[in-house]
Amino acid sequence: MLNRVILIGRLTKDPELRYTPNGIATTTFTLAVDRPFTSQGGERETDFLPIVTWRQLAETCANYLKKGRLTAVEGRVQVRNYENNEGKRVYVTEVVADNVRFLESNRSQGDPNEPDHRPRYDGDPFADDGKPIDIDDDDLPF
Amino acid sequence: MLNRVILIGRLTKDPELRYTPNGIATTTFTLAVDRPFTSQGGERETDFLPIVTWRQLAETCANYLKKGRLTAVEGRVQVRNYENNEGKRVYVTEVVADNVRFLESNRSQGDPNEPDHRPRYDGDPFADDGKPIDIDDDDLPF
Amino acid sequence: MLNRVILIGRLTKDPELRYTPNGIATTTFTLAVDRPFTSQGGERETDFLPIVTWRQLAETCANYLKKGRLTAVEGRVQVRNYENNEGKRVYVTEVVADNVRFLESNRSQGDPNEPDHRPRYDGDPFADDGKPIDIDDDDLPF
Amino acid sequence: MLNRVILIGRLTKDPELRYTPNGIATTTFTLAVDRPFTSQGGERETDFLPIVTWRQLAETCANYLKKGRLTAVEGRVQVRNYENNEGKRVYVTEVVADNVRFLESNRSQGDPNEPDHRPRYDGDPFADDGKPIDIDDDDLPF
DNA sequence: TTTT
DNA sequence: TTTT
Repeated sequence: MLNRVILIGRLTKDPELRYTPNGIATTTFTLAVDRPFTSQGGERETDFLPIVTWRQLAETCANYLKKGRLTAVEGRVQVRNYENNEGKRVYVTEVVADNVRFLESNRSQGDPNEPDHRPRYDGDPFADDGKPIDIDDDDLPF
Repeated sequence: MLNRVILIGRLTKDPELRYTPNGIATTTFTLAVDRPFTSQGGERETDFLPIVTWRQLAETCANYLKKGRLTAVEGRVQVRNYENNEGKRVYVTEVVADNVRFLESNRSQGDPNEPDHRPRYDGDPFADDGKPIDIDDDDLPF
Repeated sequence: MLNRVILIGRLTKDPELRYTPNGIATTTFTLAVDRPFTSQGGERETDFLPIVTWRQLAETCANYLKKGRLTAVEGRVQVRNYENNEGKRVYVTEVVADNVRFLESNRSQGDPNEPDHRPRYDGDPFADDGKPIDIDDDDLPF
Repeated sequence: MLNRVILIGRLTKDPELRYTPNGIATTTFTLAVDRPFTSQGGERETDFLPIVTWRQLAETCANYLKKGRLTAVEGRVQVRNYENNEGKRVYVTEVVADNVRFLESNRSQGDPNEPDHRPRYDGDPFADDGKPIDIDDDDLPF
């Protein structure tokens, strides 16, 4: 009915850009999000959250995100499941981003938050120019 | 750094209340969240998201939530991991709620959104009266 | 850079549908959002928040929302300003919704959260089919 | 019922720290939040949103925020009203923050997102150590 | 398997 | 000016 996540954290690695069999761009990366520090001794705790982006936004993320960069991600939590090669059903939880803000950009490369470079707000990341399309789980490149 | 989720959906079952070895209440349930309908034929798609609540909020959820009830949940996405009995590391993603709104309450039982019944806003669900405590993964009742 | 609001509350009145000079639909209403009850004696406190919707979403809201209905609104906070008839600059804060969920629908009228009736996710409410357009403040019907 | 805002933007000025008659710290500042760029020619549009913080969080904000700093704010939208000196009722919309993240900190001053410096998550900003108190509108220092 |  |  309603499903919205907002995260701020840092990339654990450079993002990975792939294409589905039908040529749709998709970029994935992991965001390290530190939990609020709980005074007590103890080490800092961190959640490592897998992020998926599609299409235009995927291209921009692939171009402008780098390992370590502070990044804001807006999207929805999704639980995908597939059968693995041992015939067991595996459940994967990930954040499908529809908005990504580059909080530490490399000015010398142009500002990714500016026009042309700016991630188009995709609305439904599964929709193309308003015409929703099907991304079949078998089409996924990962 | 920042980690916030807001969900609206329906309980797939009655919630389950348990206690940690040190007596802290925790209630878990699954929220079925329909994805926005993508016109095309196709069946309605739904994400099934595991929710965890603690303490006072856990008690209230156990008392007032029932299978099928429309419910709003606010919290953070957490990735917990543990070693299973085959010595394999298992990753579990769940939403730790710090605010739950009962959108369909049973008026005859009192309004859970009202004082006394109302879920106290717990801030950090791992903190007790401001004094943060450690919830050890081995302490978890699930 | 990032601006997201999520509200759940009740309409104080029936929504109002108007059209801009260039024929774009816009529906406005006020959402009464109760603050969390602060035990102490005292009366319940409530924020009354003006909501604006555009285009397809405006039409759906006008058709399905009614005074008193429990409703979820997702959007951004906007500060608009104009010169009033005494030549004084007036600042208006409102929530521009891009997603509205009908939490109490009138089943006999069809489910507004279902296809055809469902509020299209508009992305940028000022964008038309991906082609962003200008809504001039002078064009506003209110 | 539910009221949550998340903003990322920059301070238009240094923050202002004041105290209520009963000695409670409150810091206010304005956050400039750029709207997503709408390709067309046109100038960049920006919302200027007034932010209010209380207590411990107010002290931390006063110490660590400076004009121009990129900052994330989490809280709720509030509409306050008072009678001005001409006996007219004035409505003020502001964001009451309960979480502030310093996205550009001055490392040489210590990291405000770290323990001791870190803004305690206040839960209800009107509650003191769990004991909710009344902040009377007449008590406000602004 | 992880970031500052 | 307000909703349950």
